[in-house]
Amino acid sequence: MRKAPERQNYHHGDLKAQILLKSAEIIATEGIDALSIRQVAKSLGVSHNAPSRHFENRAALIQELVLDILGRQRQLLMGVLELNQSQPERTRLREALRAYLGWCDAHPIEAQVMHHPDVRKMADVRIQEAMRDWAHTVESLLGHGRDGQSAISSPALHFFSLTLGGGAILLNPLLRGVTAEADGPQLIDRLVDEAYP
Amino acid sequence: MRKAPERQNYHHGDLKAQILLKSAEIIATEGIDALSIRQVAKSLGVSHNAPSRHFENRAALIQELVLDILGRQRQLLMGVLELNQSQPERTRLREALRAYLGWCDAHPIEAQVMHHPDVRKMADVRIQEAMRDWAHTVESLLGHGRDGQSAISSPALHFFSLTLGGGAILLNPLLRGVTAEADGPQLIDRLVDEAYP
DNA sequence: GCTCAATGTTTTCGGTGTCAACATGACGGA
DNA sequence: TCCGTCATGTTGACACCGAAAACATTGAGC
Repeated sequence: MRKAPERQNYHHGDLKAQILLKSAEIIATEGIDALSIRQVAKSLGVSHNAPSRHFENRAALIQELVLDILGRQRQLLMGVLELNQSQPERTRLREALRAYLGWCDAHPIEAQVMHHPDVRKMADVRIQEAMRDWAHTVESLLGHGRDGQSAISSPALHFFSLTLGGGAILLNPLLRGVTAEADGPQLIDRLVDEAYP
Repeated sequence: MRKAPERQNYHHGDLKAQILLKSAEIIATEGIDALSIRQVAKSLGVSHNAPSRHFENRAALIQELVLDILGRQRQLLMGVLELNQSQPERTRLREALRAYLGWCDAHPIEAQVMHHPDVRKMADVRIQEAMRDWAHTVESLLGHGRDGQSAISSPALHFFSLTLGGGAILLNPLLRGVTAEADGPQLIDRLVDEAYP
């Protein structure tokens, strides 16, 4: 009664990982709106309801993807931090901004997933922690070790705004059109130069 | 055969406007994801397919709402521009930023609708023009009259990033949590003070 | 008065998420 | 070894949605 004859087990054994992989692939090629649990299931040769054993919701699935993206993004930031450790603060921030925007330009779809409405509503602790980690990494860029209090510093807040706003411009064709800047890297250069000259 | 006996006409006569109104209401109370054409139609006592005569798509409906929001937002910006015409540039930018963020804080849902994924993909000329108008208004804030060329100036780009990024922080509970700033206006103050001290 | 375009209705189709009931396989204790 | 239990996958059903086609009603202009 098996659909895929080459599958040796009734129990797939690896379904959760494969779902995540396939979901990322679909999102990357067709955008997040095209992601449907049923389609993922079908393309994995599995019944339409199998994923429900691993992800309660469509939102839960997206959440898992976001966690992964957040992790990799933070790793990127940490790399920049390490690389420019001996540089002055302005340079560190400049490079961090450039790195973030470069990442947005290189992985536009993943970047958009992070700001998807479904993600906004997710109150999952892990996501909140990931965000907080991200913020603390930025604080490190600024030389402030995290000082017990959880409130973020004003310079970090400023950096956040620039970063997120720049990303928004970069990722939104409508806004891109306004800047009349065809080339991503060119737009990034202008943003970075203006922010941290 | 009429559903609503108090409706005098077979032709509703005002359906398009009512759809827009009801849609805005639903979005404001339940969020944009809860907006479905069928629900709007039902709550207006009209067949589920009636709206299709006025809006080709769900996206087209949202687009119309966005156009309205964009218009009002630009009006707000123009007001600030007028009010602070004699002020120095820094003050003008400062107040514009404050106005935008204040608006986001006061109308979070409308602000979020503007950055909805469905909107991003819309290539409608009117939306692009509205965005461009918005940008030109910002240029006015900076004292640059629009100088023929359509490319935006770097300072305006910087202002855009700050604005959009600040809005993103303000509107995203996840990011808000990171700032540990419970109060909207307080967060706005910090952002504005740091950006244009 | 007739015709026609605009507008609303009904019906139908494919797609989606979610739930409940059931099947199968793995694993561990008696 | 056998049996029970749990995790995992399957099947079927339901309600909702957007979209399209065919049909009904209304009003306006000739």
